Amino acid sequence: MSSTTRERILDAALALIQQRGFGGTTVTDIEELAGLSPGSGSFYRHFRSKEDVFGEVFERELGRAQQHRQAFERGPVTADPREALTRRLLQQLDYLAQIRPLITLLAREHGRFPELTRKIRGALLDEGIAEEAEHLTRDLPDLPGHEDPHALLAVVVSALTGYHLSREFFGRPPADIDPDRFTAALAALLTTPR
Amino acid sequence: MSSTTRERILDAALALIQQRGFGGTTVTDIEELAGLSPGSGSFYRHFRSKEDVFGEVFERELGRAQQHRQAFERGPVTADPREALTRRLLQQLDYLAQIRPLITLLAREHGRFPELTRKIRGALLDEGIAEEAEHLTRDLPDLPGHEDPHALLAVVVSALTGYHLSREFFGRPPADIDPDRFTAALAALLTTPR
DNA sequence: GTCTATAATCCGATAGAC
DNA sequence: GTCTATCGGATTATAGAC
Repeated sequence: MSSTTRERILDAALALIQQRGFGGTTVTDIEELAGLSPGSGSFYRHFRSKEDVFGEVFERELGRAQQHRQAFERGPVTADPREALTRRLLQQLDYLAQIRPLITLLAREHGRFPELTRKIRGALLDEGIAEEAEHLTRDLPDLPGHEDPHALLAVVVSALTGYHLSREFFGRPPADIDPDRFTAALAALLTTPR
Repeated sequence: MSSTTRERILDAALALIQQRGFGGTTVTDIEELAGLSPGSGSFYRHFRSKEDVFGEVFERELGRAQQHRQAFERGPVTADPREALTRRLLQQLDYLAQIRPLITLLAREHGRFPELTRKIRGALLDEGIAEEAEHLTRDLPDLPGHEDPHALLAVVVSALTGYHLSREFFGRPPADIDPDRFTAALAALLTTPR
């Protein structure tokens, strides 16, 4: 193990909270998974309390999510707008997969830690959607005449997150459609001339 | 209180598990919220264990969800297919709101109770989607020539669930689009002739 | 920084009076 | 069927040796 004990504790806490929730995870469990003697209290040389480590786990995942977001790169420009859009949608699904821990924390603990909800909402819903609107209008400069482009964006975002969460919660996507088929169908819906 | 103690315990357990998770809920908390003396153990005159009451809470919500599903009624037939579809999509969002407790239980505890995942998946994803496919093809008999109707169905289902879960987790929908605008945009996307 | 040991509290569950 | 009382074990957190 080249990682520090502190990092191993954070890793262990994340894994256990994702699986059992904050209330179902004990400090002893965390110590054991981090390679410390269970029940020894060595945990407390690194964190003040169980709530403290949850806060730091959450901040670390939020930081990672923002790094992933910045790592977004635009693919090579393609003549076919539908192909460009499909690629962009697949990238979005990849991004959701990358920030899976953060989404899981939100799904599990948003009732208990309201500030968590607020921060993730700011990072994902607000910034994320604004940025995505920019990308989509760039990928679809001649976006077919929809009366309500903002609502259309909400549809796209909802479809992607719903698809991701179905896989997350159920272990498989709706109607067992794989990501390629899913994004192709969504892109076709958005780009078919009318 | 006209309800039985058993029912009040089930109500209390549901509320607390939704908020704090199974691991974060104590029998004493349940007793207190159910109007029993906290820590008295009166809980155990009605349920054998904490896990037992979770199982019964879950079964009750599953039964309620199936009742809600059966209560689905088709609106009056309308000449305008887009209007019929919009109404249908709004009904779907209502349905998701009605089964909110079940979805919350799934989001919180699917890692800890795998059988829960299996049962909800059967009831919602499998039966629900098959039934929904039927409705959609009825509402859209001349569904514009999509190469992949199954994938299109997945897009619609994902959009609805994603919209619902965004409201559930964040407290508001993506881009602050209200249900009427959302369903109108989705219906327009699906019915615009091309 | 990790360990053993332990204090103080909390929790799931039971016994028995009423 | 609810209460008081409590058992045994788990849990959070600390003290102190190494």
